[in-house]
Amino acid sequence: MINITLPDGSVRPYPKGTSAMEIARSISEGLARNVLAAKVNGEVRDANRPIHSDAKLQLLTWNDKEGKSTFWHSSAHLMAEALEAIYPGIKLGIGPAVDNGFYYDVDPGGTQISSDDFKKIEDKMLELARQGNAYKRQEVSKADALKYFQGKGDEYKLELIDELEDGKITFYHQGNFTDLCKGPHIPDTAKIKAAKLMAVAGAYWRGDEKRQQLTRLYGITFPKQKELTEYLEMLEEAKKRDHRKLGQELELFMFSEKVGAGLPIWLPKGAALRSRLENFLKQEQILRGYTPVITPHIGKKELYVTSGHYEKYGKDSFQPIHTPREGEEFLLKPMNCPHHCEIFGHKPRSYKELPLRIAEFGTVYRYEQSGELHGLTRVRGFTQDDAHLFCTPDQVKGEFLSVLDLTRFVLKKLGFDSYTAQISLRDPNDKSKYIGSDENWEKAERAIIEAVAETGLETVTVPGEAAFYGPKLDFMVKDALGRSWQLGTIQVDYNLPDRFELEYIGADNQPHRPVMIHRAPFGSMERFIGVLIEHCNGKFPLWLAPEQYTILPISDKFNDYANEVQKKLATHDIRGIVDDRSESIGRKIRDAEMNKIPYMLIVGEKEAEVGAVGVRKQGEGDLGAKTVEEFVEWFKGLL
RNA sequence: GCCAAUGUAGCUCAGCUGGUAGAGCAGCUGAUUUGUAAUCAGCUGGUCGGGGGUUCGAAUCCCUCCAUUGGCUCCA
Repeated sequence: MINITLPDGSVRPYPKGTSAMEIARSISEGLARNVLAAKVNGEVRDANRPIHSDAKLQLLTWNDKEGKSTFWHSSAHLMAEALEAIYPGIKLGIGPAVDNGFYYDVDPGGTQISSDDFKKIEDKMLELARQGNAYKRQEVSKADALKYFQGKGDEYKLELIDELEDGKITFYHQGNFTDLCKGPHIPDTAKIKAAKLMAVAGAYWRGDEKRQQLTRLYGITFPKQKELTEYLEMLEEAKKRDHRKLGQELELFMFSEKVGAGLPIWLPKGAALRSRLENFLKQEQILRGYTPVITPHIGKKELYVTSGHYEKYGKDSFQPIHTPREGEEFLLKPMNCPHHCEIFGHKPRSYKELPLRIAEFGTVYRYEQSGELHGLTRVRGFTQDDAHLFCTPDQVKGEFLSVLDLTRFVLKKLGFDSYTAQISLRDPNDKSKYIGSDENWEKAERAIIEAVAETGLETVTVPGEAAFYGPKLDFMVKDALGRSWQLGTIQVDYNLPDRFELEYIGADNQPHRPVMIHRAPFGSMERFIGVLIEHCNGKFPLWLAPEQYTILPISDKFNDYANEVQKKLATHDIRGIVDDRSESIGRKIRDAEMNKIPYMLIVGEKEAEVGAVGVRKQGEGDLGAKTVEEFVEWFKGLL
């Protein structure tokens, strides 16, 4: 007998070799029906695999993250089976579960798969699912595995098997389908009741753009049709929050083919929003000891040769600007740091000046690949809320911590409470992508890791995500559709000070090299606002809203009174306009609601007589009348 | 940059297998003067993304460029 410990702590004896599914059945038939996989001593496995020794067991269902991912991984196999049925000879790459469903990378040979084909693939999947075929695990030798896929002529699988260790290779079968797979899988295909292909895309084999491009098919499945319907509805809702759509509807920003792709143009309301955000941070930075500076949008090519940007990005950037003077070349600045290094170096510096914190909302230009452009979140011209802190080595930790505090303060103020803090380190396998000595890198990485550890901030560490001159702490936030974007960033840099030969005179009267911290709490105004729009669904915090209210006169007769009220509010720094169109009040309300104006102030005979406004809150409705004075008082309390 | 798709009036979209464009909203004009999510009527508005080609004839078919969308790769 073996002892099985369940999540509630209870221990039950079972015969040796009992499967998780059998255990589930012994608890309840209903539970067994819902079991998708099992976590045995922390390892996710097929529910029907026998358990041979004492174990901690957790039965996984649709409600568990691992249950879902097992379900989707099995669905990827089901899709592959359907694809083999429809496209004989199709070759298969890999087919994992992802956050929202699964994909399979396939090579359909000469034929093309487009979204027009989705329906028939979905139908085939459901047809196969209804057969209720069991997912069967089989251990195979490397030789047999190779033989099987040689017979199929699938070079992708052969490459994968080639890298596997003999004795640790498993196949999974369901119906007529066999795949190289370490599993685990759900018990059988009948659990898959709803299937939808979401997208088709090109994807490089093994993520390498120099290799074959496969066709990636994204899909999602559910144990109930209703859940698929709900999921699709949720996606529709999310699309309504898309900042590109809201930006157009609310007239925040635009793009113009004539101006150029990826070059956002801020319309009056967007500009108002943005400058309010900028002022908020500028003010905060003054309190925290930053000094504003201003630098030009271009700089001589030599500046970027010195910084290393030219070598790293020169050929993929906007190309140099030439002048009437032979050989003279300027670059649009891709970063502000080289200019700021020049500011540090323009006069002898004393240790007494450090830390020197210079800040600039600096607009930079990067020639992003055309396929990368995306609304405001990936653009070719954008403004960083940039600052560079030059400090002594023993000030690094303190400065880093204060920047971290500022960044978290900013995110909190804007209502971002779910973000991922990512420590982005150098790729240990390819140091050629980076400048500077190992020693400098180690110091910089250690500084970040230690400082972060001190704050207890929860982080994930990702090697290979560092900037070419230094490691970073990045703040990642998701957009409405779940895509992750880097907003704020803090970077510790021992390398640029070297390249610019920056020095300060220490207390010992000797020259020393400063350490530089690059930081941008918003990241870029464009991306931050893009994500902010989605985050608040266009309903900005009152202090940021381009228009905080609109006054809606019941009829033209009350326009004069409305204008009076507007003037009074303006003297209290409460901003808004009068909707003096000859429209019905219903119409004016509707338009203001659609424009997501936080407050509608309705004025008619009743209000004009007593100096009041009827207050209506966007999305909520009538709040009743207040005198203008009462409204001002009340409104200020909301800020 | 790569794969796939899309591009028709300011916006959202219709226009079947080729026979030289249509709706709603917006805009303009007029009427209406409205009490909490669209008042009514009339009118204007498009070299069908740009260029090239096939054809008697192209929004529709082909090529190419541009832009956009979803991924991949990239992201200082």
